[in-house]
Amino acid sequence: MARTPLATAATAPREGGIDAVEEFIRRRKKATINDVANLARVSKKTVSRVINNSPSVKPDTRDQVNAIIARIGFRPDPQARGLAFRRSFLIGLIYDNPNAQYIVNMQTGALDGLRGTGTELVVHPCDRLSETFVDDIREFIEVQRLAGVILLPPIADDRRLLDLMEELDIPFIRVTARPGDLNDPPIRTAQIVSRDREGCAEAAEHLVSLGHKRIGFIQGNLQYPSAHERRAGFEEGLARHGITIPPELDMPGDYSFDSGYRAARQILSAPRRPTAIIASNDQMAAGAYHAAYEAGLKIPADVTIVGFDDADVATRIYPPLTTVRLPTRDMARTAAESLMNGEMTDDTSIVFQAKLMIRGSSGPAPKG
Amino acid sequence: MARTPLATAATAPREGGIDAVEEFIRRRKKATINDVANLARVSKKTVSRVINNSPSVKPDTRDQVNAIIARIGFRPDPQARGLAFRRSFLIGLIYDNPNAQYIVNMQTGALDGLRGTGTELVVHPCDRLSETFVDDIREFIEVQRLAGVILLPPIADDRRLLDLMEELDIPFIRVTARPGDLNDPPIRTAQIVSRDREGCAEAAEHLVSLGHKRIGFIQGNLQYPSAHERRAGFEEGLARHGITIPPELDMPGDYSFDSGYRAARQILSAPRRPTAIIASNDQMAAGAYHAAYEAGLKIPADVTIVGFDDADVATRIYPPLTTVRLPTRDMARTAAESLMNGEMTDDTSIVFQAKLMIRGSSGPAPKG
DNA sequence: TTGTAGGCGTTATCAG
DNA sequence: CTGATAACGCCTACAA
Repeated sequence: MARTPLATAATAPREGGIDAVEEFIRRRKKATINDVANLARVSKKTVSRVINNSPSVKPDTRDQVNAIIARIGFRPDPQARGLAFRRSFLIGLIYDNPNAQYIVNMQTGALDGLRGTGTELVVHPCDRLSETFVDDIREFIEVQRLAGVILLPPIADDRRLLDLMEELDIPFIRVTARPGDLNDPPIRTAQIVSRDREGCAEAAEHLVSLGHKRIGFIQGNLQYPSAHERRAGFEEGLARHGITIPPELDMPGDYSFDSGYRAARQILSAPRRPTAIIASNDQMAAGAYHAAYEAGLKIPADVTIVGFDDADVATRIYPPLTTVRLPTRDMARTAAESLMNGEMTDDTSIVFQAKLMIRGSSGPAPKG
Repeated sequence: MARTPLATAATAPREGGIDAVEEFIRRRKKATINDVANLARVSKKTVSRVINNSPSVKPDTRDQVNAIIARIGFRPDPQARGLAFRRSFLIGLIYDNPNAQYIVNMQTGALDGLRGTGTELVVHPCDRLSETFVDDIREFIEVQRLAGVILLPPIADDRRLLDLMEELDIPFIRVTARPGDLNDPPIRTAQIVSRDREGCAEAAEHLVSLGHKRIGFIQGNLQYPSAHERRAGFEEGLARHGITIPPELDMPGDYSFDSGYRAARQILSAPRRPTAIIASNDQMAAGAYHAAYEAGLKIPADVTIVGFDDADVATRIYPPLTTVRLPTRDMARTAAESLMNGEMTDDTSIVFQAKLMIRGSSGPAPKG
């Protein structure tokens, strides 16, 4: 069965050879696997094997097929492949998060990780308070036959979704601030974990090192695991130096600008005003700025403010905000990559460090 | 051929009837068009007709088929449909825009417009300066066989892309600040147009009404059509009252925070300081805030600042920024809807008004 | 108005 | 290592 594959003159109904290839290119039609097979004088199954990197293809054959593929610019149709594979080449990015900057970073990172894989990213915002929350997502995943899913906080910690993923038996990865082993019952899934807690502890120690002793605190939305982690981190950092947050300076918040503004107003009107305020995210820190300015206070001369996220606003407000940065884009890229590699198991847990960004909003505690 | 479709006992190889339906549901298998056909005792073609709203189906038949579809929860597979239709059920959102808030708004709006259509949104950021810019997008569209494309500014005005769309003969819609009829040569495509110009004129008149006569200007990135539109608008508004921008207060910028900061520093250190600064977007306005604060100036007591976009930062910086709002989300929703309706032609041009948001950063011009 | 045969572009099965 | 044949789930063309 020796053949001279790129020679002319085909006896079989198949065409092939250089002439045929050139002729095909001239036609400028979208190539299919059949075209490749005919031109390379092999069966479509062999071409398929080459596409899918099947080991059982003779190197020679593989090279010849690849040559034709490159020459005529063949790209397999994801829809047809998907139909045969019973799954699409789409990854779903599912989130219920109002932070635009965060979402775009995550998207960009995920796309970084998907580049070159032939898999596309489908965005899917949702509403965890909706009655149809779980059903909507189920339909999305089932109908689209997603290849995988990335779950962002806070819904990445939603039991209902985790159960759904299990039921649907779909590859997925969670992005969360809560280490799985702290859960009750423990959640065991592939996850991208950020060390919010350690970052916050560092920020707290930064304040202490500046001489702050009386510190106000604005809590995040307690429905987000991150809010608990961050609080724990701040408290740990302070506790190392024997400092605790006075109850009258400990305010609830929900991660929104407004809640930060209201909380800071309260804090700043306390009988003994603190020299610093910790906000559990940058939005609330921005709200605290407004409250401070309205009260005629200077930042950081009169009051130091720190936030968390290193969101866009952190460097837009004046003075630039001291905050804690999470490598969101890297986290998302890693999430997408591990999803693609299929190298994640139930206890794959990749951890990312947070980083303290010291800027103009934090200064020495005023005397007195 | 009269049948009692929901009765028991099928003579043909086909099964059907209530029992069969219940039996099927019990199996909890993903339904296909074949299942529906068997259960409804019609051919798959008839089911297909029902799915695609073909008029040539007897109402009775349609109802019966729909009943089965609802009962067993059949949802057609987009991949199979796509393969047969030779196009996917995906819309591409293509952009090269660093403004996270803007992108998320557009996405959300587009998804609003896509809801219920069975079409998903695939995000596709790109780099218009890359060598492979056009080819990348071509491949994206061709390989995915997109059902349509939404082009955001500034690439919505890129000739190369418009030519590509024409070549690929794909439904698309542009979002732009530049009315098509102002182009040279005129671009004739379906488009969503925002009236940046009128909004800016209104903002300019607002400044004049506050008594400002000496006004600094920070220009946007001239590669964006919007930068030209906005400048023209501001100038028009001022010109109506005989005011022009002094050349020494007319600064270049590129829509970035830093460029706004630099420009404002220059403007504020001019021999005769202006009483107001117009920035072509909010990012640059935020930069101007920093410059003003560093110079020890108060906003708006010493200097009034206005921006454009009503971005997130506008209400985060202190004091809240007077700016011009574009209904981005609505624009995107409309874009997606018209793409779906197929009701857009080369001269469909839907126009959205901008709206002046007066906030704390603009006040009366100081005396003297 | 409805059904039959065949195809969309790819992979699975199983034989060689 | 390779190939013929039959899926995958839906739609088009044509026929009835």
